Amino acid sequence: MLDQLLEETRCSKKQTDKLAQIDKAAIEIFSEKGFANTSTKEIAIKAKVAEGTIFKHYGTKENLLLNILLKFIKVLIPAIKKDLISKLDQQNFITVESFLSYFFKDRVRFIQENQDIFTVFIKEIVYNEPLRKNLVNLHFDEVKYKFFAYFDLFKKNGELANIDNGIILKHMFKIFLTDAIWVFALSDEHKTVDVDKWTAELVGEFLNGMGKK
Amino acid sequence: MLDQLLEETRCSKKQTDKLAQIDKAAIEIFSEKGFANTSTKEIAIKAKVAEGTIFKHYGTKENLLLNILLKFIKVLIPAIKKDLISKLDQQNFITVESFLSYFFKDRVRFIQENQDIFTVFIKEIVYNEPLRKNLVNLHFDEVKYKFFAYFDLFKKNGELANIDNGIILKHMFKIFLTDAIWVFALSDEHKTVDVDKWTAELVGEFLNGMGKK
Amino acid sequence: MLDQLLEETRCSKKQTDKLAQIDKAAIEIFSEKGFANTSTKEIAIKAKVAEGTIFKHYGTKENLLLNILLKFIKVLIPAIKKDLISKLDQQNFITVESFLSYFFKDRVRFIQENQDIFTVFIKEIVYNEPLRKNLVNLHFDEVKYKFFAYFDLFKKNGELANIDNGIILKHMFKIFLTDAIWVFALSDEHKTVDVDKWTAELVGEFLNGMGKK
Amino acid sequence: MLDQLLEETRCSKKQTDKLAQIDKAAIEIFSEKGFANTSTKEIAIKAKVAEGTIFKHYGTKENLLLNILLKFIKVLIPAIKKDLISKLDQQNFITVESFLSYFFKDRVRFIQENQDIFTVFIKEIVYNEPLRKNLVNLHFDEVKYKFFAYFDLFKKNGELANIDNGIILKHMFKIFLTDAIWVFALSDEHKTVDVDKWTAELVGEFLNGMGKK
DNA sequence: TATGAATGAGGATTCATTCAT
DNA sequence: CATGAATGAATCCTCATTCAT
Repeated sequence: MLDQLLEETRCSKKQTDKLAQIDKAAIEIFSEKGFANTSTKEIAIKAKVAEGTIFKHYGTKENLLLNILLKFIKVLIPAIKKDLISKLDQQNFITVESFLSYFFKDRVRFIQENQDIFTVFIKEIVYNEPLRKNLVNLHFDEVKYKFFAYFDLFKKNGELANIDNGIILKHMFKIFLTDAIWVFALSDEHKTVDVDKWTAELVGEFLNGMGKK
Repeated sequence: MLDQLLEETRCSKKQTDKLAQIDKAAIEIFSEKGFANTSTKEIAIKAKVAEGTIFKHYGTKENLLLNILLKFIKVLIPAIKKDLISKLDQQNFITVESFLSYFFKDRVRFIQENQDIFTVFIKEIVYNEPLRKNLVNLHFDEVKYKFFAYFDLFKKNGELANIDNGIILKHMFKIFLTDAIWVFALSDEHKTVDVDKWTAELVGEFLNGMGKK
Repeated sequence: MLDQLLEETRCSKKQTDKLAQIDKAAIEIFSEKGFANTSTKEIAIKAKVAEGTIFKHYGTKENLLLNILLKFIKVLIPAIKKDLISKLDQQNFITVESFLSYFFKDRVRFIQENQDIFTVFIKEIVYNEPLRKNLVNLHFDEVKYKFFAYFDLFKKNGELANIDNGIILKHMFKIFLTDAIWVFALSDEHKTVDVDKWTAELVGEFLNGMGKK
Repeated sequence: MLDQLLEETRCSKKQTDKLAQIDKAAIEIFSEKGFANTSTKEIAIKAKVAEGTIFKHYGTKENLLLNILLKFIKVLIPAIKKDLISKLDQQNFITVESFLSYFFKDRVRFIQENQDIFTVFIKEIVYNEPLRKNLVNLHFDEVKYKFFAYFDLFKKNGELANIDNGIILKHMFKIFLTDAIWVFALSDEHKTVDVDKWTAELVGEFLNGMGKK
């Protein structure tokens, strides 16, 4: 399904050098100034490519953005899925802490490696309603149930309270994504982040909240 | 300080009908399509005003946005401050629950009443780095210490764990603002919100997290 | 005839303070930036007057310019005429040198006293063809014949060659006005001008040219 | 130096048809109505070109003017220089009359061939101070000393009086340029000009002035 | 008479997109 | 495939002018 969308948003098939240059340049400028404030000329110059080349490949500026974000999602989602499944099968995560630590560190690494595109993703998802509806609502359901399986496991083990899985997942995202967005997309704190310490704090927040036991 | 900024962003003194019409129209369109995708002509038509009138009053489109957001902050921040101070003096909040319930419901009401402008605020703060630096970082410090006083009180009462006040505040914002942003600025759920139930959930999340006691 | 034009270009009769302020401000800004690059708002601000006041009095911006230039001409031309007549009657000028010296110094003084308006006059006459046709061609003929009378006198006295009076007048203007325009309207040399020395040079140029006698 | 300036004022490299059309249209309209009273849309229509094309090539309207004037100067100055040098070497000008006649007729021909651009040049140089400072003061020095060499020659031959070369040059320009400006840029007399008669008059004026020998 | 808020046509400039080479 | 000149609609903004107070 995602592949299909990806193909539709591209007009040519080959992933040439030029395409990669365009993507790279677009991501960098979009992340810095936002899609709406970036001209295709700017992208063409930074990509060392003629303006026409961008349109040969993507047809419209909008499509270039969509394609970039789809590529991101197309990598992100399967990666999460694969992780969850393989680890689940190996029964590697028997405590919430081991699960969250692994998952969180892994995602942070992923975001760090794709920081610019992550920034573009966040900013445009917030800014652009059609994008929000088409991308997020559409594609994240697939992963949801992998998480739910873990939550059920942790409930059985007595680590998680008997709360609706949807709420738990949402809470997990609040705790984690809010920070990640702030650190990697909105502030400059990403330069001075101690992932281990951060992870420990988040696990505590997630499990115990702010109240005194 | 805010008053001064507000005056600088406006060119004319009088708060006429036209000004109100422009503000209203701009907020509605900005919240729907974003600042960058809105033309001043559109605003003028919706406000039933000549395009020139917008520029007579605000000088630039950017300034119109700034003025709208400043007005929002100028109402929001003092309202929070006043609330916190008066209630604190009267020792009305002796439990975290009463504090959070009141504060949360009150803010939700405020956001509901200013939903469009709240949406503009969120979207543009995320999209526009200079705005983020100038508005948020600049003006939210004033309120911070009012919260800290409460947190200290609740720690003394044995309700809050001995955690750094900054982290507690951040957690509180994560738990609350994330939801509020989603509900009021990004999704359509605001139409079917049960504030009481929601509040109760958030207080639970805040105090206990997801772990089993 | 000039009076009539002047009245037509003004809508109100009284020469109030406001009118004088507007004229003064307009002349100053026009001379600096040119008519086309000056906004009525600028003039209003410098004149400490509402923008509407300008239009109450002059109707259009064009009319303001015309009125200013007409006032200038209305003073300039009769002054020249009067001078020429009175001196001629008294037979005060019996040599070309005395004639030119007096006339030249007198005009320089006049231009110095009205430097800004002179600058406006020159720049707009060059820039604006209708103005050129209406103002200059129309109003300078009156003075011409006064000069011719002098030239005839000097020819009789054996000082001037037997050249067509029109050419002599044109030559006189070339020699004198070119310098005056350069010095007072286009360069900054007006600050360091030695009128006596200058006059002597010009008289020499006028009478003898550059050739060796 | 001029080449460099010329390149800076143009954005594209190729001298295409479109560029020539734009230049031609701009010169015609500028000369008629002045730079400030001409809209880029007008130019585009007359040049049968899209408005955007003008900005693709020149970036700003100001730059279009500058480029036109620079091209003019770039042709004018070297042409004068070359003439003066080659004729000087051949010792062709042994009398002031032959020198002035040749030079004057030659320049008149040049101005006649470039009458519109000459008009633009004169009008904008008078109207626009920055232009005056950057263009004229900058580029005419180069030619000055070629003239001085001739003046020295004519002094030795006993034709010119022992007057400062700067004054002689200024006088020459007064006598000639004033007329040329009037005839070709400001009036309609250029249609009925007898160059030979005119030249003879000017040589006489230059050498002898108006006085009786 | 004087004001200044309001107007809206017009201006320079930008930009996504097309297309001939 | 790649180019970049050309396009022209759309944009933000300016400004002379009007008019109710």
